[in-house]
Amino acid sequence: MSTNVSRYDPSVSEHGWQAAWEAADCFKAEGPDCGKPKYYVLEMFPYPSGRIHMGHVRNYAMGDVVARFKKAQGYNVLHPMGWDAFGMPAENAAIEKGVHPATWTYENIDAMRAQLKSLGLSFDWSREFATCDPSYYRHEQAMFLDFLDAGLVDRRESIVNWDPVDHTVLANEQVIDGKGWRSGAPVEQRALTQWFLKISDVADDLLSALDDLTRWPEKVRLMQANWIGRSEGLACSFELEAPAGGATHIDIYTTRPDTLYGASFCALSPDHPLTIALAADDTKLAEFRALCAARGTSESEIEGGEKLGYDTGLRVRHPLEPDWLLPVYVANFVLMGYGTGAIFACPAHDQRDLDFARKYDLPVYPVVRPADDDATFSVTNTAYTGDGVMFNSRDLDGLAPDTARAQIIDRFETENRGARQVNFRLRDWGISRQRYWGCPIPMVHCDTCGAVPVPRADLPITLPEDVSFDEPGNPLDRHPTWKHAPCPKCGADATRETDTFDTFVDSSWYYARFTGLDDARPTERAAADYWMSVDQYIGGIEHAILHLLYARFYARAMNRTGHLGTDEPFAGLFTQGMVCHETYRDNDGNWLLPEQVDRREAGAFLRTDPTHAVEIGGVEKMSKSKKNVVDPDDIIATYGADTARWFMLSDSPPERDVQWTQDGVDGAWRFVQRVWRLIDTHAEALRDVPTSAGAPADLSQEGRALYESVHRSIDSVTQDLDALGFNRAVARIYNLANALSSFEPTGKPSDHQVLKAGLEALVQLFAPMMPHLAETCWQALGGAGLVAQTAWPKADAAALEVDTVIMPVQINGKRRAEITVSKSADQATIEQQARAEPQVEKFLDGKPIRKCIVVPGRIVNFVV
RNA sequence: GCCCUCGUGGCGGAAUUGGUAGACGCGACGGAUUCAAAAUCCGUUUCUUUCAACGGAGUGUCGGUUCGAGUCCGACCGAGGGCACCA
Repeated sequence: MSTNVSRYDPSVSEHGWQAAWEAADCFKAEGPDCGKPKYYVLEMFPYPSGRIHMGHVRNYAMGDVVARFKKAQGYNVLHPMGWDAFGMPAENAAIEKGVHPATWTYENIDAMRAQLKSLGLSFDWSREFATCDPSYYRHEQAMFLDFLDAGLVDRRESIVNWDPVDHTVLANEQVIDGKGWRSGAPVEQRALTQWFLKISDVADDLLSALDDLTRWPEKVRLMQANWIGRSEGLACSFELEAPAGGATHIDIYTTRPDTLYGASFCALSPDHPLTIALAADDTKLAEFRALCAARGTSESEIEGGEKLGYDTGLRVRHPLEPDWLLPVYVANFVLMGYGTGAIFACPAHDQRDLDFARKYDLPVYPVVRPADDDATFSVTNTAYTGDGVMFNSRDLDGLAPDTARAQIIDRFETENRGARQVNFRLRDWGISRQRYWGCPIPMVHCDTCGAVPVPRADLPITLPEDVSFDEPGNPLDRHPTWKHAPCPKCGADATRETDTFDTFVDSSWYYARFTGLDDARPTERAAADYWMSVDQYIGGIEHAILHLLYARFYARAMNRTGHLGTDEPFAGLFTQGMVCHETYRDNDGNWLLPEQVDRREAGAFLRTDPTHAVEIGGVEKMSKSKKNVVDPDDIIATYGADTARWFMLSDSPPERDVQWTQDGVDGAWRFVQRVWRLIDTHAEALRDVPTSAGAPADLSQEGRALYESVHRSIDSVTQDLDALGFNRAVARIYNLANALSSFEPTGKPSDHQVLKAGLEALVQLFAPMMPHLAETCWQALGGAGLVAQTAWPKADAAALEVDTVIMPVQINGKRRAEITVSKSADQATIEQQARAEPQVEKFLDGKPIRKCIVVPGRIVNFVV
């Protein structure tokens, strides 16, 4: 080995290669007529918070590997990047620092773009946009009008989740444990008039189409299916004994019509119209309603949800037994937003009803008993929800519950007193937000004409720039002039809608916009038809429901309004795990940054004070609040982008969490240097060695072995990358590097040829992961052009076919020996050879062989 | 409470359709090089029997299917995630 090996310095080479790729326009997507198959790879675009974090590095490193790999395989690759740029943090910055949200946002974008570029990611930057660009959101406004025309938009008053800290409305999906997903504040219930997108109209399709998303993680499909929550049941009425509150009957929905004979009471939601009507003349009921509203979705849920009720004194007739009267309660556990907001209760077979019945001393009649139980079956404090046999149910006795269910529904339908109904948990998507930094909703409110769409010619409705954030609430609402506009219909003085879109609207169609940046339209249909759907979408599991469900709805809405030709935005989805790090605290319980800690065998100490012990906490997701963060800029400055990328792809399977460790980075860094030494050691001697397709003639035994090893590596890395098995690909590449390092050329020309070809293959195989190092190595080996523009190596099928194979020999399932046999040997030959093996003979010990299993190429097993 | 996923060395993790468990990396230990260190290179590293073996055990626990189980089936234990009054 040369005594004068150089070190690879990424700080010198990386910028140069980034410039070279840009100069060669390497990553610009080609047009539909380029003759190549298309491949659209997309990573979830970031919110421009100001700095990228390690989670971004992992996410974009994975996407970049896919993009570069597919490009090398001959695909026309679209790999764009943009910014999810509207949202609350910009307003918070305005409040805290007095900087305008737009200024703050665009400065952050500039900073983060520079960071992403320093990672050497193969983005087609010519398609970059931010969702806060008027050139983007004008089309969002136009599409909203299209959706309005297509009947996909609704405006109605509803009880909404109000976030008292952010002063805005939240969708159900955005309320987590009764708290706002961003602010963490307990959510209140308020009545507000809101714009809705009618996502529930396509609930059935969103559910059934999940079956075809075979390249989505099963977990995400399941989560969406649960969220959509389809159920089938009976809608019917219970007649009031006497009309009350303007009603003659109560409409209910039930999935358990089979348990009708076990009915005990009916219950109304506190927000049910009849409840509200009754409360007008009943102060106690009004007080009860206020109590329920105050408890809202917040505290009561966290504390376990105690059942509360109020007896209205009303009675309803049982629909199957007109003489049977049931009491009507108002109950806090009945939701107005689902079904009809009223239920009949069968406490024996529903835990909530049972809890309620026990509390208010209402009867419990079991009507389903386990098949192996008898008619004395009773229920105490646990409702029986299992399958079994109907009893105490007149004509239904003896039937299975699902038969009874069908029979009852049929009966109601024939008698015209009810109907089979499908309900969904999924509600319409409320998109109004009382914020400034969002896309204005292009509507005008006129006293005479109502809500009137802004004429398309007047779009975009842009945000005013002179706004203040010195008081809570929406600056658009209190702006002196912005909201005043004539009614587009009658010309009278009117006011603009001051709400802006939920930012999830912005991210619901950006993938489509990337396919073609038409000035006049949201999409270029031809380009969109060519590129869509996204072949591989990569992002965090935290978007399994919110973003991914909205985007699926939006694609359908865009399809219906002619902007897209497909319903599904993402044909393939991959959800990567989080980046975690150890946590550290000092004696006073303060969190410490990793660089403040000196980590030693015996324990950890404060770097600045070796006597100050540090407690090492759990490994958790990197977060600013726990200070267990590592800044990508620091890592890139010290080790280069390739080391950071390589480490992010090594070891842990991509769908799982990965732990960032200094040892791991050091390991990646060592490999970078090792590869460079390997190339540098041989580069000069090999520069003029010709490489040929196929195996060089006259190979030595070692040369032959290396050749086979190289081609096995090509084959398996290709398979691993196809399956997004980055950690497996990394392991294969280590193997290949080891094989190349230990190869000693004898001086035979064929040895040099096979070594050079092997080194070139190595460089090409790791190029998608460490693209800068790959270019430097490629150049040193005298390779033509850029690796980034080189075709993916092909495995020589002949080299993968080995002629002899080592087979283990088992006796009674225990491995006792191995034999080397010809690949083509038949079973009898293999058995004979195995039998002749001394070890085997020893263990067989003359015992009679009961059976001999021979799986050619795999195993021999003697049963004695 | 309901639903889902996962349990493999000191650690991260490999292991086509059931077919040599522990690839690859990290860490650790021993050695080489060095005045010394860093860097690098070589070797060992699942546990275990006094050393060694082509000895025994071994993929959370217990059982089953099979010539053969990390992989399939059942029960249990543990960890993680999702949903949570959806009638």
